[in-house]
Amino acid sequence: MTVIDIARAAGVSKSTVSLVLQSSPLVKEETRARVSEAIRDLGYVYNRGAAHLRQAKSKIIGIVVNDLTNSFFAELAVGMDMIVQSAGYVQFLAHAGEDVERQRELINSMREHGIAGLILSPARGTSAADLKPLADSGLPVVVVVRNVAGTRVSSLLSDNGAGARDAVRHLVGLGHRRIAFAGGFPDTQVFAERVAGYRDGLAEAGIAVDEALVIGSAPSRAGGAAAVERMLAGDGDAPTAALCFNDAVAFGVCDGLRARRLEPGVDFSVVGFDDVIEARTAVPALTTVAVDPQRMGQRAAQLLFKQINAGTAEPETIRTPVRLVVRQSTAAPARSRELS
Amino acid sequence: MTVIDIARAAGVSKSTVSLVLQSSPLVKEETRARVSEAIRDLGYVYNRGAAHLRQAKSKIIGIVVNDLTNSFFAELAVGMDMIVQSAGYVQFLAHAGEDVERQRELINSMREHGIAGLILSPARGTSAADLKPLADSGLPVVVVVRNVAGTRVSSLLSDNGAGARDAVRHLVGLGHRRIAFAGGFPDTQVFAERVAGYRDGLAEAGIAVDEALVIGSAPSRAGGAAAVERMLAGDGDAPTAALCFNDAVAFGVCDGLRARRLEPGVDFSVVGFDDVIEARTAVPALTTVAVDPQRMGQRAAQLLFKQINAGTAEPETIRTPVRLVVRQSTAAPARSRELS
DNA sequence: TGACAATTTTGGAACGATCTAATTGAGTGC
DNA sequence: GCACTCAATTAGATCGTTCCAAAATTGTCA
Repeated sequence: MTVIDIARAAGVSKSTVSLVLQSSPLVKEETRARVSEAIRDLGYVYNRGAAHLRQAKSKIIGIVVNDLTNSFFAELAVGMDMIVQSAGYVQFLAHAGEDVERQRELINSMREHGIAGLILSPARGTSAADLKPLADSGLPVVVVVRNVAGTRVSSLLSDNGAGARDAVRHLVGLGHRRIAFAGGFPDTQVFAERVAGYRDGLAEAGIAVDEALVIGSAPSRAGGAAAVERMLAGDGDAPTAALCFNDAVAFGVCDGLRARRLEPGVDFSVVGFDDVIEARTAVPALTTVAVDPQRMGQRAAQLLFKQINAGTAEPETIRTPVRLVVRQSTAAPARSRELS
Repeated sequence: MTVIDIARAAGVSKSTVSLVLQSSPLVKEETRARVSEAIRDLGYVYNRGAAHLRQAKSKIIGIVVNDLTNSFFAELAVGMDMIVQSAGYVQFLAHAGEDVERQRELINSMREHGIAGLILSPARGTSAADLKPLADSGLPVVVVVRNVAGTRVSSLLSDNGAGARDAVRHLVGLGHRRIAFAGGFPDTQVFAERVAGYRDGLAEAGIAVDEALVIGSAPSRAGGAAAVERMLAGDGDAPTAALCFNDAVAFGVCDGLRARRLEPGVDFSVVGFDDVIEARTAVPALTTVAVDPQRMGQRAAQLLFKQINAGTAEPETIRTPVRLVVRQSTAAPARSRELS
């Protein structure tokens, strides 16, 4: 079932059918109707591969995401999808499972399929060397969420430092002086940025950083629960609040607090990061730094299309602003309330 | 940069290069080495589209998922991905956003790209008519999670009825008599199946179903919280336990109970459905019916490959078993504990 | 009516791979 | 030395589309 069959059925040449398929204004209305009918009747399926072979420009955008089971990244992908769709492209979405080797294979496979551009949310441990061949190939590429230092591709990152700093300011403003940073893998760029913002916030308030209060863990609910143990196990001056690496950790911290008969938002303040959907409906509703992954995905896709349309553009790096959302999980420290 | 360039560089014909590319045993070791080197040196990228044009069989599996931001479906997709990858295929994963029209476009687009098979987790409201052209085209198709009645394609569904019945048995075994069913959209197949299992379970125990205790809502955390209000608002005999449509609803029910100063797992028993990752680490850990979406995704992909390899197979429907996981959110009703 | 322009249509050469059948060259047995 | 087999290589057709240049058709006007 090809254009030739359609042509035969409609009594025209294959060239005319092709023109109808790309809705060219050259073809007479009556002819178009006849051809369209034949296409419908015969149940013809357009062969995009063949078209692409001749045209050399495809309508496929490759998207490689480190972990789709993490709802932050799933929302990111959905945001991209919106823009990709509305631009008349389709996407090749793949899950790298935080595996650099797997990610490399996926990117290769996508290039073999002739994608028009690629958005990459890199797996942990991705180095500039991994992206070198990509950058050299001239394929438009946008890296999101996690920065890959030393590579000449565009990137779209959230302003983690400012977000963490704002969160600390909020806690300090409530009267907290002993503030922990909980969760996240210390060897990641995002962790480094958020902790840097945390340090800035404390420095601003003239509070010395206690390294014992910076507690790494898996960036998950279980990791957060584990971090609480380490945080409160110390014999010394326990913290009264924690800025968490992300919302999952924050929920874990709440779980851990409850297990110790401490009520989050009353006995201990908790701030998350990301503002995932559950943050609003959880009890207590989570104070968190809203990153809006869906919005970020949209902007990343827009940046990619800008590059695709501009031909060969200079790589640019964008920091998207974040916003502190204050809800019920933060309050003045218990002691100061007793005093007042 | 094509096979011809490689051929020229290596001093062979394009046919030989092609043979090397498909690692044919026909080509001499020395020649293969020379060609492989040229491929590496020139940074050649294989054009899978062109190959597919000639070969007529692609290595792409299309996967259309109703909602990727729902972690149940994200995990399902990741499970499929594992099998697809290890079979040497790549996947075209798309998010339909619960929009039937959008889903239709996605499926068409995938067919135009020449997929070898399709796995569909249908958007709400998908009818047999939507799938008719697909089924007729002879493309191997597997429908997962949500059944589409009256269509001749293979499907893989979880045994919702048995799961709900087991959950009710468990609650009855603990001594509960007033058991609610909370959450979910009543117009969906999955809701119908789970409620049917719930009714069976009650019937088995000789308990009459009180229709006022079957409470629909959005299948989300917020929906669960809302359902609690309706459940406990009645003047009459309040329930002592609830079987929830899914885990998100169950978490919402826990939130709603706390807001009323009732402790889930102590004052009121809650059973979820799906066993999402957070169910294990939440406080209290959730008793739930484990569906194991990742496993289900794997089985769906296996079923699809079975069809692809068998050529034209008879459509088959598989119900995957589910398993009740008892954790801390269920206990004997408060009253019976007082008596003992 | 015929020349010319404008509108539609069309044949055939691409695109980059694979496949088939044919060719080359070396080795073997008589 | 010849016919034969076997291994390795290759030319050329082919897949389904788009593009180009040219051809066919239609309309306009002196």
